[in-house]
Amino acid sequence: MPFESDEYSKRALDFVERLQRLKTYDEICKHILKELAQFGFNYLTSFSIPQAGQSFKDCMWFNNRPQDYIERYSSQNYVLKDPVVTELRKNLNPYSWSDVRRTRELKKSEVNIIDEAREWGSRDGMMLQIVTNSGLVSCFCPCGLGPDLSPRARTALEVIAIYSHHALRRALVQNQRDDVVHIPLTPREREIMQWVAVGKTDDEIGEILLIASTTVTQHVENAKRKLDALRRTYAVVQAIRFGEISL
Amino acid sequence: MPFESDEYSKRALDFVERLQRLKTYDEICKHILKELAQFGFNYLTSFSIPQAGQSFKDCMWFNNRPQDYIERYSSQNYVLKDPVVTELRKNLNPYSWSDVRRTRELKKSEVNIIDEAREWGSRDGMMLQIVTNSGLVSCFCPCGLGPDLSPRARTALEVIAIYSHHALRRALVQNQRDDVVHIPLTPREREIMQWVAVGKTDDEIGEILLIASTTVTQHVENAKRKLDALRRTYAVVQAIRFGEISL
DNA sequence: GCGAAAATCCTAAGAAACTAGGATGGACTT
DNA sequence: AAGTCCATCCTAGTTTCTTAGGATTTTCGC
Repeated sequence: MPFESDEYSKRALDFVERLQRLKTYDEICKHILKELAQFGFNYLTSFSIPQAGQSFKDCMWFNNRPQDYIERYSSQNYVLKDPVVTELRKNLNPYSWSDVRRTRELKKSEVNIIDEAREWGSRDGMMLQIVTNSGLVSCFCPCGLGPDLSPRARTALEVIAIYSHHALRRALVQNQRDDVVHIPLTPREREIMQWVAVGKTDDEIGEILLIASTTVTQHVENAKRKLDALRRTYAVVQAIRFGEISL
Repeated sequence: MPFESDEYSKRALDFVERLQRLKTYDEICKHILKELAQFGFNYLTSFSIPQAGQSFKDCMWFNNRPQDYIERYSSQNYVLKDPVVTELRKNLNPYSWSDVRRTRELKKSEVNIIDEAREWGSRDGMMLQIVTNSGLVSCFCPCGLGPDLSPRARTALEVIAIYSHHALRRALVQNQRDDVVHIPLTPREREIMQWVAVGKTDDEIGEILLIASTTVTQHVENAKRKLDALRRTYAVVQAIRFGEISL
């Protein structure tokens, strides 16, 4: 199963080059799965982390794990308890399920969730996070019975994950995102929203920029309208998402 | 100058493998510059996009462009006017300075800013955005007199940019970021902050979760304290930054 | 020079958020 | 059994935000 060292480098970039020529969602999926199979991954789940009010299923880019497993996982609300998932919040870097078992002290109920996956054909897997330009956090999770998780395989997987995610997203979201036309903010509106994002009040912003606080309010209201937001918390989130301000 | 096709793939992953063994900031910079020189890039600027109140210079990961050019750029407030920079907000993907000239209708004053760079040794360059887990948007900007900007070079550059950025960040920020201990939110606090982030009022959240609005207020206040925020706009930004909620 | 867009300033009432106090019950740990 | 953390509920006074009206000046492209 394991390749020679050089083999990994070559494979990964060959994969990327071929991937970039594919257009349709189905072609892209097939290409990704074929590549992952070479590493011993039978399954792949790729999803963006759902917002409040969104269901897990609506946020899937791709999934080929057994449907009844997903149903079970979803109905038991495992996504809030699974240590492999909660680790996402703590760990910047790619990690494997076995890394989590080794490095964290888990409750019995948590270990059970990981063990349960075996009954559906997965003993170990990788978790790779991708953060897109718009701040959307996505997770690329290949798994299988006996995947290759060597350091060199992980480096190659990281490249594969980034490009696979972009390709899936390109195929699935391109049109959808173009629909969401967003009215651009003016420079002053942007400037003021940056101060709003760090928690300044309109009075404080007025003092900082040497303008009346009513003017600040005015700019914020204009920005809210352009960002399609009723409260400034959401306006800030939207401004980040649209790239008007950054974190 | 241009390599054979296969050469790009091999170079890029060789670069990554060698980069991962380097520890110090200076070693890493030297390695990156050497690699970029192979593509015809003499200069590199790498920075995170400054928040309100932060200066451009504090957000630099690396820069070797002439100091007087940076001073001029900074004092003229070019960062708000430079079309190559404003394009960052619109364009998800890597692009070159010449792409911007070709695809956008620019004012004379905007073209001047790009042209001015020639006097300091850069005729063209690439802009590559990297968004980290914590939502920080960074920009990796190599430039030079006659860089190789062929499609295959761009693919390789994307890999180089991602890993270079991570390496620089690892070397510069590791300790700094560990200082910023953040008190984790409870599941309920997280859940409520997600609703705050989409602009719901406490009354509305109370109705959704079937609890009293005063309880919602209480949870938000606890979350604000843990996130070190005085207003909920900033609390939302912090929660995103710490990975407690996602966009 | 004209028109459009941007930036500036204002009032006033009602809604929402912030602050500073509380209190109770349940789950889990030691 | 005691202690800790979490989730739930409450009041009341203060500040900030939201909304719905205005108006004037500046800037920039044509």
